[in-house]
Amino acid sequence: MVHRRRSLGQENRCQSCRHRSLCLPLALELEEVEQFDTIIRRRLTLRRGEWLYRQGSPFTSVYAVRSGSLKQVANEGGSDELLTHYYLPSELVGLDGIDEVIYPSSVIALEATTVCEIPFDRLEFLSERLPVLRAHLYRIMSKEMRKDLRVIRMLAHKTADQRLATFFIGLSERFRQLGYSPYRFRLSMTRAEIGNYLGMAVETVSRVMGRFQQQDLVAVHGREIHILDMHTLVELGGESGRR
Amino acid sequence: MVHRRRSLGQENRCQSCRHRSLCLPLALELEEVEQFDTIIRRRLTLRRGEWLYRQGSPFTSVYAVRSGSLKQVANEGGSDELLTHYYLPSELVGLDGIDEVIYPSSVIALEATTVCEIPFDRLEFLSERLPVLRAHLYRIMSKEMRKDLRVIRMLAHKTADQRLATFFIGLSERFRQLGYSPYRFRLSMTRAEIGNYLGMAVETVSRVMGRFQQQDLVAVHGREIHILDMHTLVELGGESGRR
DNA sequence: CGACCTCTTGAGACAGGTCAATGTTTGTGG
DNA sequence: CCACAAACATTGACCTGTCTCAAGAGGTCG
Repeated sequence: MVHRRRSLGQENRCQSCRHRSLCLPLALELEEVEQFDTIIRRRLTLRRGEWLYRQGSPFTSVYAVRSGSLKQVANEGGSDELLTHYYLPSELVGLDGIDEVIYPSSVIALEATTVCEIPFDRLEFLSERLPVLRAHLYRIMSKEMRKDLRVIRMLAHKTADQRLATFFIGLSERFRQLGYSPYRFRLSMTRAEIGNYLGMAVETVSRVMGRFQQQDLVAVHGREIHILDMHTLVELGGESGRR
Repeated sequence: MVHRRRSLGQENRCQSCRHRSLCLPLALELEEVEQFDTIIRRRLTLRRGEWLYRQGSPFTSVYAVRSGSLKQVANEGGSDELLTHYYLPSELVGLDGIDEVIYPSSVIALEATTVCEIPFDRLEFLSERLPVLRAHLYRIMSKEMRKDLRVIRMLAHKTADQRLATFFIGLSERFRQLGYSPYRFRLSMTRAEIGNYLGMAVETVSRVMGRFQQQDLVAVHGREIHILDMHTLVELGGESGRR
């Protein structure tokens, strides 16, 4: 459970990162990307189950996911962990800690994962001189808020089937943007984690998946997902829900 | 349904606004507040049911609520409106539109309401020169994200009773911060709107309220809420929920 | 190869949704 | 300022989607 440092070799720099066009420095000129690269403190490698940071620890940095995936969890009261987010490559982790001295939730790797640590004070400082970067930061946060609102609408108004459909479509879309197949992918999370995230019991997740298979919407083998009928799935997920 | 302009008299300026200490210019020096005041395009007065802006219209400004209250709704598919947010005085509306050219949802006044329109390009420009303002903008967005996550956890894991308790506590807390009584307040929204927001049927809202009254947690007269037992209510809202 | 997660499947219970009927506010125009 | 319509709120009876509990089948990793 210890972070391991990596030297910042050539191959690790933003300039040659495969996700550069989706990540923070997306809109920067080459020279600016180099500036941006210098403010990155280090690349971290996490193994499955390792913490990126813990709820309550001091906020210092945001993190860009380079490979792998993570989950964000909060422990409210004495209860079990409540799962609020999954992070995939190119996504920015930790933005919700800015306005307090601490991270409001924990982030844990779901598999072997690498992230780039970006100290927020340096990012802030650089953003003063690079309007494009600043604008992009605003945009990222704004987009994050919109995504949250979609989740809120989903949880407040959709049935179990619609939730799972929405979940698959969301993942599919993110994989597509990353340049992976939107039709075949591997879940890095357990059924229980999916259920936690979607507000349903593990058993329900399992049953709905079964139903989807019977209807030939998807083929599921363990954690391998193969989307067979994207159209119907999208329709299902977009339906107006209860009432 | 038409916006009405108001001249910017002395009494309308940020310097003398009662919510200044909670609003955007909170951390600014007096001189800076004056600068901030000049970028505000106008104060708008809305009547109950009037739109501040509509889903899909071009994003130009964010708005600070001065008095009254608003709801944020989205129309997904052919369905009814889905309610994702309530806004009270000093809160900032429209931040989720930054990264697209359009507002992703509509905002409608729940009662007579006044707001300050702040063109985002000017805000951005000013934030370049006032680091304190910039930092505060980041903080506001970060806080917004955290609030959304709390709502997500609530919807995914809490029972109807816990949701309503959480809702009351949230409102109460916001009124307290505004300097109003946290124990007595008036709901500007209908039961149906509450239900829409909390993901439950109107009838359930009504029944749970009835239950709360029987347990002497609150006294309800129409839209007047009187919180009698804050402690138990907080306990209820914080409980770990289902499973 | 065995212990421990993880996933699936079944049966029964229950929270909350739906439908329906009635009472209560609110707002508007005479 | 009152009267009346329309919107809003409550209450009851019933129904259904999802949770719970339980048992067993795969997987996976030391």
